[in-house]
Order: sequence, then C-alpha cells, then structure tokens
Amino acid sequence: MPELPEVETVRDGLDRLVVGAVVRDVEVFREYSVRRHDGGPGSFRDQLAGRRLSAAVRRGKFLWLPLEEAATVQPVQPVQPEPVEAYPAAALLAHLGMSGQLLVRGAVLSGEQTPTAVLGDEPGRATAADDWRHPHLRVRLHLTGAPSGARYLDFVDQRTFGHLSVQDLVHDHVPTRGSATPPSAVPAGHGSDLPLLPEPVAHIARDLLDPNLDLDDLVRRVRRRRTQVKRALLDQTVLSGVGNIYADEALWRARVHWARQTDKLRVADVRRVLDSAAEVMREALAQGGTSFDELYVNVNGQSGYFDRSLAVYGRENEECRRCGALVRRDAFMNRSSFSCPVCQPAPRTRTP
DNA sequence: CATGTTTCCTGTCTGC
DNA sequence: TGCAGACAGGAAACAT
Repeated sequence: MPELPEVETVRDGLDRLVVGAVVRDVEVFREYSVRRHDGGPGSFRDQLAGRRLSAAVRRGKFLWLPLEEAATVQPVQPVQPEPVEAYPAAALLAHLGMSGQLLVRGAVLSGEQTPTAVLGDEPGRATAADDWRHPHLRVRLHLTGAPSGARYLDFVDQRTFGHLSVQDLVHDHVPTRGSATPPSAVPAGHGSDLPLLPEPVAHIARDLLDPNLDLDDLVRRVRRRRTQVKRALLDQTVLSGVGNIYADEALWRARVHWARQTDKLRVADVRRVLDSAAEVMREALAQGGTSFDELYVNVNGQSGYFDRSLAVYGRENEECRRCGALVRRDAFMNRSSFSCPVCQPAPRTRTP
C-alpha cells in the first residue's frame, strides 16, 4: 500500500517534476475517482483548467498541490475579485487509497534522477512521452509549462479507494497545543507560517515525520484514550500516516501487543511505539528512493519494495526474526494483525 | 462526546 | 475448469 513513506516519495517527485506546470485540460475517466469533489467531474475540470500547480505538500497520507492563477493561460470565465491572501486559496487534493498512483508522463529527467524511481512509472515505459493509457487510468491532467517538460499527470488506481478533488484551503482545525501551526511540508516562499490545509485535511493530526509534531503531547493524547493501542495508532485524529502495515511493524519493534489498552500503557511504552513507527517509516522512505522502481507499481495487495524488511506483517506462521517463534495472525477491524506471541505477549483480559 | 462498526471498490487467490 | 466467497485496506458514514 502507499503509506506515508510512499506518499512522501510521490510528493517529492511531484515537487521536482510538475510544480510550476499549468493545467491545460482534465479528463475524468472514472467519476467515482472524483467523488469527493463538490460539483462532479465538470466542476473538477473547470476549477483546475488554467491553474498553476504551485507546490507539493503532504500531511500523513494526504497530498495536495496548491493552485495559483496562471498569468499566461487565462480560462474564459468572468473576472472575479482576487482573494487578498497571498497564499493560494485552493488546492488539488489527492489520496492514493490503497492502490493509487500518480504518474508523470513526458518529463525529461536529468542527471541522477532515475526515470522509474520518481513516481512509480513502469519500466520500459518510463521516459517516453507517450499517450499510453494504463488500464486503470482514472484521471489525466494535461500539463503545459512544466520545467521538466511533463505533459501528463496520470491518476491510476486499480481499487478506486483513492480520490482527487479541488478543495478550499482553510485554517487547521486541530492545532497542537492551542497554537495554530503550519503543515509539514510547507513550500518555501509561500509564507511557511500560514497554517492552511485543504478542508478534508483540517481535522487530520500531524504525522511522525512532521518537524512541528509535539511528541510529548502526542504521548499524552494516546494515553488519554481508552482503546487498544493499534486502534489509536490508526486513528487519523490522533496521529496520521500510520497504516496497518507500519502499525504492526512498529508494535513488533516496540515489543507491544496490538490489543494492549492505551490507558494502561506506561509513558515509556507509548514513546517506544511511536519512536519505532517513526523509525520504520524513515527506513522505508530511505529505501523508497532507490530500489522500488520495478516493484512500486505492483501495489495490488502487496506492500512492494519494503517487503523484505518486514518483520511480522504478512508473515503468519513464519519465524520471528528476533526469537524464532511463529508469527501469529489475529482478526482485527475486518483485517489482520500480525504479531510475535513471545516478543509481544497478549494482555490477559482481552483474548481474541 | 468517545469509541466501535460498516461501507465503499476491484482484482487476485482459495476452496469446493 | 468454473465460480462463489474471502481477502486486501483508508477513512467517511453510521451506530452505540
């Protein structure tokens, strides 16, 4: 799945290849993929055409490109009063769901940039400025004026849990510790202290790679909850960016069972779980830049390039890399939890 | 209000 | 060989 490290890799690629480009046209092949856009495909197209993609920003697994009016390519529409804010008032918001990809086509890559390592394009088709349409192509943005020469930004999504929309930028609904603070990847030169987020992201908590995350506060908020620790890890309003895979990996590293109650965990345990989650995601991100090119596109149910490094996820009845016990799998929230029965002893009262 | 459960979707895999 | 059912999962929507 594209989790935080994968989304960050994509964000970085968009930053280098499509930021600065102007959207010339939009094709929506699957209406469902823009279901969260208010107004439908026609409105989606209208709100993008003629706008410049001015930055690439991420929080958790949400990714967005703030929009600016393009001075050169003005769409034919009535003149509207300019917003006073210097920061863009709207953004193209993307969530990759579990199988979404953003593929840049036609970019001329320079130097060290490996074509296929940038945005998960397919080997052999990576550099060509072709019009080839992926079987799961849902939305295509036609670009012009990209410094990289990128012609298309393709949204490809097999299982269609991902989505695109144009959203107003609003102030953070859940500022950490009282004061409004900026999102994690605020573009340079855009007033980095302006805490503007797409509306659907405004209630999403900061992620573990956010330099402005208050870790002590997060520990307190986790322990204040009365639920299983893994539920807390997956809760958007507590912490963003952690999915089922990295939750299991973090808990294994921290030697904490997924069903432990948050309000009974010690501060040191919670801190260790969070540190482990940050660590495993940083490692995945580090690998994401290099070795995933031939595998990253294969997000059809497998975790892809990071597979080899996984300690427990998807390894039912295989040996724990630490103690050799057989990894167990439990049903959890209509999915699975993987854990080591020895390293991560289950709490007494709750026995699934 | 806080927490738990269901639902959306498509392609692959398993078992009968 | 076919085909129903299980499975994968983020997060909104709904339920308790």
